[in-house]
Amino acid sequence: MKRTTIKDIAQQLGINPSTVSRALKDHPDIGLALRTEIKKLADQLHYRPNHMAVYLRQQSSRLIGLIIPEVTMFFYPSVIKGIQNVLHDGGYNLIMLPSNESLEREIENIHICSENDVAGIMLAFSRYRHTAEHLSALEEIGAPVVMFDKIIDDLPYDAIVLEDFQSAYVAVKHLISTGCKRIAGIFGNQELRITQLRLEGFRQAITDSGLIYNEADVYFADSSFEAEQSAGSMMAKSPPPDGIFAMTDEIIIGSLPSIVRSGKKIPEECSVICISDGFLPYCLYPKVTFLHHDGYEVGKLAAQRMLQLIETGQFTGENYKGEVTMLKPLLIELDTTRKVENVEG
Amino acid sequence: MKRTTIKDIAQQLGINPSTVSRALKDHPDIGLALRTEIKKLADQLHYRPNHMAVYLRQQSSRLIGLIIPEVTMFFYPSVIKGIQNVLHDGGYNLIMLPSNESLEREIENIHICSENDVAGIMLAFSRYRHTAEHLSALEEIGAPVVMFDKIIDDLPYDAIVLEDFQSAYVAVKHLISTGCKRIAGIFGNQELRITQLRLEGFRQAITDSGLIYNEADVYFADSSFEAEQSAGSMMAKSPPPDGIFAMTDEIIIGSLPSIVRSGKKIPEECSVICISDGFLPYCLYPKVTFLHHDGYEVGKLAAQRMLQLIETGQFTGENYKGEVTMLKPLLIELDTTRKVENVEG
DNA sequence: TTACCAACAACAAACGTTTGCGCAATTGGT
DNA sequence: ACCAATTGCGCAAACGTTTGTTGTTGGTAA
Repeated sequence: MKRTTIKDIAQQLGINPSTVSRALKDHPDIGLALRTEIKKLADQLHYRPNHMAVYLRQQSSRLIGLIIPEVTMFFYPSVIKGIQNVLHDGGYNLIMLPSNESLEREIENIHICSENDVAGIMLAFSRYRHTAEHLSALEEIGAPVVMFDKIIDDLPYDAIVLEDFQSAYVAVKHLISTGCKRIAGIFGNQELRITQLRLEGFRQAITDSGLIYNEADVYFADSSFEAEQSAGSMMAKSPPPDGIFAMTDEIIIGSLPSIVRSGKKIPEECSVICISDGFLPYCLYPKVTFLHHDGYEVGKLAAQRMLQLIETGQFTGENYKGEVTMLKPLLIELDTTRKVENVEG
Repeated sequence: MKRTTIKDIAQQLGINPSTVSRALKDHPDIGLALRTEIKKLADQLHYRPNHMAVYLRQQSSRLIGLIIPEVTMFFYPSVIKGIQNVLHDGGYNLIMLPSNESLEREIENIHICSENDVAGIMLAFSRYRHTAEHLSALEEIGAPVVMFDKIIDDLPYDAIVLEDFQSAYVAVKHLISTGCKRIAGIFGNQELRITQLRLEGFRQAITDSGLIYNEADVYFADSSFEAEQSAGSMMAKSPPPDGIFAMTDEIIIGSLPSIVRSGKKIPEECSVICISDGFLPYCLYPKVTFLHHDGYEVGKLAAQRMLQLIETGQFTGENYKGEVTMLKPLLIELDTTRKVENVEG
């Protein structure tokens, strides 16, 4: 059950493969009569071009490598969806390369991209320190690179990221505006740039408001389960904080149940806010106000940038430094009963 | 910045490309001295084989097409992880082809698989009725197909699925064993085979236990938000049910907040159980007992089956009918305060 | 008539690999 | 010192396309 090729069609019609190739792409050199005949036969035989052969000949594939730290249920599904929708319309296909949070695997994935001659690489880095080998491997590929979400500074590649500092800052400011006096925060892995930035925004918002920043109210959790632990010990303090900032969906889903279990009324006794992709906060109990970090949008923009780079070819050259696009978060208030109202009421 | 090829190496050494090719794969025909010299140079030039060319020559790619209805945060991330881990170890790469729940796109995805000459297709169907065109496209490819999760009966392909009927049956039986007298269920899209099977298990468990099956206590929801609505109207009834079965993670995350909001004590006044991938039930408040439907395991098994089929080539021929593997669910009890204990206590 | 130009299609090379075959040089056994 | 077997490597074809060049018609204009 061999696939039908251009050769097969040519043979059956007693003509040359090149004629078939041209006919199928409506090259004017081929007469209309023959052209339609060829197309008819191609249809009958269910001819489909062999992309491998096309790639080889044209020295350019229509495959894009997607390297992400890990396939989790948070954030990445919507990013992938955004990327996929754009790339598909551009005629490109995605090859999935999760690094399982391993540096070694990340490098391997870059090599796989190279071996498959991808037209471009979309990249979110794993949480570990990155080596020179890493980056040189990336350079050698000669394909455009677009980073997103977890990026490394000072790399000459385009990037789409969310405003981490600003999001945390706005979130905490919002908590304070609703009357919170002592705010605790639960953060992700400390090594990550996004953690550091969000922590900085958190701190800044507190000190800017004349409140006291206390390191004892800052927690780090590498998973939802750790977040649950953190929230537990947080609420066990006396007094517990009256405002809580959760850095991500992964954090909020782990910690919210703990907070609820503590018995404190939310948001009357303890306000909770998080940064989220925009789905969970609607589903959780109680509903939580959040800063919308739109993964779909990140994916969409990253993919669009990628297509642009491929088309224009403007990603190469010594002087290309890359451009970082920052997405502004949007505050979505779901807990309408705010403490300031309580105070006034 | 052209990639270095075998030709380049051959030229620099003044030898034939075939010699280089053989040397790089340790063919004994090539002398040890030359062999190591070639390898050294290949290393220096950062040679990486061009998979496209290899595929073309060998008439077999190491790409696997993954077609899923949609990239959601539920179930599929862990399935993908399972698939990916196995395939990677087997030296295969995944090309992601979400169908966005569109039949047309699903067919297109099959064609993309064909064009890219994939070594195999891993397939979860979209929710819509499937056409003959669909299936014939699949047949023509000449590559093994492994279905998972959302499958179609009577197709001559292997499949890995979860025991839908059984899971629902066991779940509901468990509710009843803890003392529930009137059990409601929230289900997904009615068109889906898994919905029908789980509904059937639900019904059967109720009637088998001598309780009354009431269609008014059965709800269908296409999303978490619809599930929230359903749970709302469910709890608004008087009396509300004292046991609730949620068909999936997507359903439970939408409905649980609604149930909690109703004010009923869980599980004392109203027990909740669901079928889940195994993550959410630990995170939600309150923790919910569930039947573990392990997406990771599904992915792993499906991928292993795929590798097997590729290796043995035993997927073709008129008489091959495919084999359906059923995964047994595991009951995980998280709400330790059970009603029967209350009754006794 | 000659020359010219479309129009159409065949030819052949090329992309980077792999691989069957062949050929020379070396080895070993008599 | 001769044949046979072995070693080590080159040659060339092939995978399915694309594409620049060449060739063959038939027709039109000079």
